[in-house]
Amino acid sequence: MKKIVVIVGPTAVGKTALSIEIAKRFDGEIINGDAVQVFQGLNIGTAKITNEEMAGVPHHLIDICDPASTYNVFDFKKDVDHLIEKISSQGKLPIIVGGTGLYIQSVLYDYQFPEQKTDHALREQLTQLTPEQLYQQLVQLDEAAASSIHPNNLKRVIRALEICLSTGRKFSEQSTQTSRIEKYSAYVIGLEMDRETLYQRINARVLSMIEAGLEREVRNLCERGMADAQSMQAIGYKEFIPYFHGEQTIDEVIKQIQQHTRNFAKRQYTWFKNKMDIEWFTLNPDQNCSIQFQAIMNEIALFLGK
RNA sequence: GGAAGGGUAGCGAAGAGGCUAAACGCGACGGACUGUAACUCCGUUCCUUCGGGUUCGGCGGUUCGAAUCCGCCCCCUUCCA
Repeated sequence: MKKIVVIVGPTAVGKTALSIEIAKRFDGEIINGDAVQVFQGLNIGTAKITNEEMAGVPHHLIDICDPASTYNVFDFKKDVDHLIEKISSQGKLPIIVGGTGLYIQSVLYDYQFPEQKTDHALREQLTQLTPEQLYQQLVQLDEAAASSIHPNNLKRVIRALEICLSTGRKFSEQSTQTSRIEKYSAYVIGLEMDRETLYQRINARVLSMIEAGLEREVRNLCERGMADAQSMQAIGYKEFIPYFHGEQTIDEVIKQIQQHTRNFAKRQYTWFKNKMDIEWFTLNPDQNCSIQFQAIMNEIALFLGK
């Protein structure tokens, strides 16, 4: 089994800094594991790594999509599998770094996706129905899926129906097909931090994003007609829309971005703590980062047998 | 000094004699997650040894029964001096 290193954790804990140190020390290449950083032009708001910060370490899956286009787990899983193959074959260490639970999970546990793409015509039909009707239909077609999806979770109900209707197979079969066995020999590092401290860091980071010109970045994308694009639903972007329409003040926008980021960090913890097998390391921002990283480095060395 | 309005759970805010440990919103916490996932959705949220206990600025009073009615006091906001 190919060995890979994975770094996960909530937004703003400091994954990027660690990833660079690991890549340099173990001759690795970094694969972005973050759903929004794949888009070009979304830089400040996604806290995307800069060229200088990369320090010569090769980075993949960053800026690979036009902000008007779409990207999803299916694409990610396929791309990462190829990249791991490629990087490993060059004798280098693949390092996945990011905070998108589903994406990383799909790679580690080798999710099997049907080739079926989003069927817009079918979705159009489905949205004509009431949520109750949709759920009832799902109960008829796939009881197992219906029982695991809450009736109020319209998005999931529709997707499950879409799969059932267009493939003729049950949506719930998808998960039973998944091997549940890890595809790679992965050392998964989870970075965590005292909740209160993390929230303060998030608040401060949003403020510095504003200072760095986040508003200009978002306005630019909007002027290019991206307002309704998938990329613009990211935290730090969508919040500007009402402000641009004159319905909110910039202070309200900032507060919202901070709030949404904090809520997001908590959801990330929920995923990582409950769905993945992770080696957790607690970071103390008051202490020297390199020293704290040292313990992690030692573990990786053991894992790699170096 | 005078007049009016107001003080309800972490915050905002309903409730105007019993159906109220107190709607709703926010926050916080916990959880779910297989093609928009930085999405979407769910649960808990006065204390409790789960029997119960203590609440609606404070202290008294009316009543079978008070967050709701009465009196006094404290604090806040606006207006007049």
